[in-house]
Amino acid sequence: MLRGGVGPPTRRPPRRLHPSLRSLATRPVTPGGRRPPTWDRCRAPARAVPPGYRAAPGRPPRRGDPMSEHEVVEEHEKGREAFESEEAYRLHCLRHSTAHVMAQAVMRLFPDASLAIGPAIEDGFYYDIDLPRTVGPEDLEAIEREMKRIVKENQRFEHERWDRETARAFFAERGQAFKLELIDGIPDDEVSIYRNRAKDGSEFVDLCRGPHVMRTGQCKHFKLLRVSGAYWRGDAKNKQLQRIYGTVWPTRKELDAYLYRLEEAKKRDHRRLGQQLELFMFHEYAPGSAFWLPAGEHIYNLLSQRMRTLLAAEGYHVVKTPMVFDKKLWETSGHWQHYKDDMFWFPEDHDAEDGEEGRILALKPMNCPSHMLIFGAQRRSYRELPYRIHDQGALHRNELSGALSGLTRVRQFRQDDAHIFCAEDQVGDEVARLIDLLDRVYGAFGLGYRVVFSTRPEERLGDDALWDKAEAALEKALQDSGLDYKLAPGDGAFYGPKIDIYLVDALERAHQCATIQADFQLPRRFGLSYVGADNQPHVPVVLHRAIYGSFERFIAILIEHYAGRFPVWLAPEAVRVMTVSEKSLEHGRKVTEALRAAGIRVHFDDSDAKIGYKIKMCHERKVPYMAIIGEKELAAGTVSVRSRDEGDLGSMTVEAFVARVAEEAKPRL
RNA sequence: GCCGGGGUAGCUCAGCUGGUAGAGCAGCUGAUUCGUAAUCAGCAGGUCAGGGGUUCAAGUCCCCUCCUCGGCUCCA
Repeated sequence: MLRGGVGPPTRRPPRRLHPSLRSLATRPVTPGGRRPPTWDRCRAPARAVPPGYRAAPGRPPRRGDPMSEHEVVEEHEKGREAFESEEAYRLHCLRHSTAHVMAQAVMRLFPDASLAIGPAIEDGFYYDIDLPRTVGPEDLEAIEREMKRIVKENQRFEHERWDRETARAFFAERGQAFKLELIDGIPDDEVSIYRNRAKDGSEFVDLCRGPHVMRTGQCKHFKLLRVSGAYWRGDAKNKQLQRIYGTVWPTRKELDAYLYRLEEAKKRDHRRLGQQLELFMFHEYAPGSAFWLPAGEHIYNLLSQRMRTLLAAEGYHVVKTPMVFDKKLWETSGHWQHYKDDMFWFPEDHDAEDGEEGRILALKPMNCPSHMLIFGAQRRSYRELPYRIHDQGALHRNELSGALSGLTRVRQFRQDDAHIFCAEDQVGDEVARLIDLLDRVYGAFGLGYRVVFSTRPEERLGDDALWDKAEAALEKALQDSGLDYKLAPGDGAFYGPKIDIYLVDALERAHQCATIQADFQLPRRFGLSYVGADNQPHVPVVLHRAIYGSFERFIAILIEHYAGRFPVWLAPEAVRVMTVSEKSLEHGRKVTEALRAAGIRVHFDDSDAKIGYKIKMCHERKVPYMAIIGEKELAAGTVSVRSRDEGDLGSMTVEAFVARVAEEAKPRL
C-alpha cells in the first residue's frame, strides 16, 4: 500500500498480501532446503474420477444423475487453468477440502452453527462460522479431534449439481442463512454442491464451487491455528462471525516444516527483537508511534542518509515541508473528502465559541500535496523536467486503534517519499531508472523482490487515451528492464496505473514496500502546468514513488530478515572489545581506540565479569565481532577475534582486525 | 472501531476454587582477576495497567477506560 499515494485509503483493515502473490509465500521452507516428494499422496480428482451427481429438476437432491466422467475431468481441467502450477492447484484443493472437513467437524459439535465461507488461503484455510458461543483453544482441540475422525473415515467428496430452488430449500430448512445469500448471488441456474457421507450415516453437504481432493483421508496433516473475528462479507456493518484458521500440507514433513517456519518467524518478530536489542520502544502515552532508541536510531539514520545521498546523485531535490496545513489544502487534494477520519486535525483557535467558524488545521498524512505547492510556486519550463522532489518528513495517520501493530502499522512514520513531475513521454524513462535504483537498494540488503503491474480499474478518472499511454509507458519500461512481472488487471489506482514491488525476505515472506504510481489527476487538481517547447502550457504527469516505503516498516522487515543479526555496515555496534582480566585493560583500551579511530562503532566491556559471561552478553546483543584481550594478546600486541556468525577466528594483529572490520563496515548502499 | 486473547518487579514468567505477592535474569554493594555462550554472597526493587463495584477480605469475581496481541473481502 502506498503510504504516500493520493488514493483515498478507506477506513478498513489492511490487506496483507496481494492476491496475485498468494503462491509466493506458500513455498515450504524445509530445514534441509529440499522439498520432499509430496504429490503422490495428494491426488487431485482429475486422474481418478470421483462420483458426481446431477440433480434432476424437482427431484430430491440425493437422487441425482451421476455426472459423467468426462464432465468431471473437464471441470477440473478448467479449474486447474486458474493456477500457475499443478502444485498450486493441488494445494488449493487440499486446503479447501480441509476447510470442509473442519466445517463438518464443527457442525457435529455445534449443530446450530451457521456456515458462511471457507476458502483456501495462503498456507492454509479458514472457515467463517456463526457459532452459538465463542470458541477458545480447548474447542479447537475438540474440533481437531473430530476432524481426525473424519479424516480416518476417509469419506469421499461427492460432487453434485442441484438446481437453485432445490438448494435454497435444502439450506433454508437447515437454517443456513449465509448459504442462501450466497446462492442468491450465483447467476447460474444450477449450483455446485459437495457431499461427505460419514460412516454413521450422517452427511455434510456444502454449497461449494470446488474443486476438492478425492477423500478426506488426504487431509491428514493439518493443524488448527487460531480463531478470530471476521465480518460477513468483510463489512463491519454485517454480523461478526468467528473465523477459524488452520493449515494443511500434503505430508507430515511439510506440515512440520511450516510449523517450524512459524516458530522461526516468532523468534524473529521485530517487536521482540526491537526490545531485546533496544532498537525502539513504545509507550501507552503515544500509541502507534515509536520511540527510536540509540541503536535503532543509528539504523534509521543510516538508511535515511544513504537514501538522500543516492537520490541526490539521481538528480532529486531534497526538501523539507510543513507538518501542519490548513484543511483547504486537503480539500484541494481530495483527502479531506475521502480521508478525513484517518487524519489528525484540530481547530487553530481552541477558544473559539461553539459554532464559530475557525480555521481547521491538519497534520499531513502524505507529502504529495505540499510537493504540488512547491512545483506550482514557480513558472516551470519543460527544461526543468523531470523535476524530482524527495522528502523524508514525518507523516501522521490516525489508524484504527485495533489496526496498530509494532512498526508495521503505526500512526507516525516517515517515508523515502518522492514525486517526479515529468512530461508524458518521460514516464517510461523515469520508471526504468526507478527499477534500476530499487534493484540496487534491495540488492544491498540481500532482499529479493517480485513485481506486479496493475492496470486501470473499473472506476477511474481520466480518458482512456491517457490510460493507454500511461499503461503502455509503464509496461514498456518493465519489459525493457527484463524483470518478470505479474499483471493485475483492474488493480490500479483510480488516478493511474501502478507498479508494486513485493520484497521477499529470508523466510520467503512477501512484503509490499516500493511502489511506482502514475498520477494524472493530482496535478490537475492543483492547476499545475509547465511551459513546453511549443511555448504552450502542459499539465505534468506525477509519479509517486517510494523504495523503502516507510522507514518504520522497512526496518521491521530488515530486523526479521536478518533475525537481528545485522551485517557490520548496518549494526549499531560493530565490535565489542572485552578483557579477560584487569591485567589487559590497558591493551583493551588501545584496541578500542584503534577501532574507533577507523570509524568503527565499538564498545569496550571493561567490567570484571568472566570472559564467558561477556561473550554470552555480547551474543545476546548480536554484535558481529568480539575482540578478546588477555595477557597473550597484551604480550603479542594482537587481538583474539570471535565472530558472531563463525565463532572463534583465532588471533590476528590489531591492524589486520581493524582493516577487516573497516572493509565490512563500508556502506553497501 | 468490532470480536477474541493478554497486561503481576526493568525483562521473562509463577501465583489452585477470593485470605493480604514470588522466582530467575537485569540493578546496587561487596568478594573474586578469571581465556571463548551464566563466579559467589548480600541488598534493594510491585498503587498486581488505571478507575469504580461486590465482599469481613480482591492480583483473583463484576463493570468501565487505556494499552497490547491475533484477526476483520485473499469472496460458494
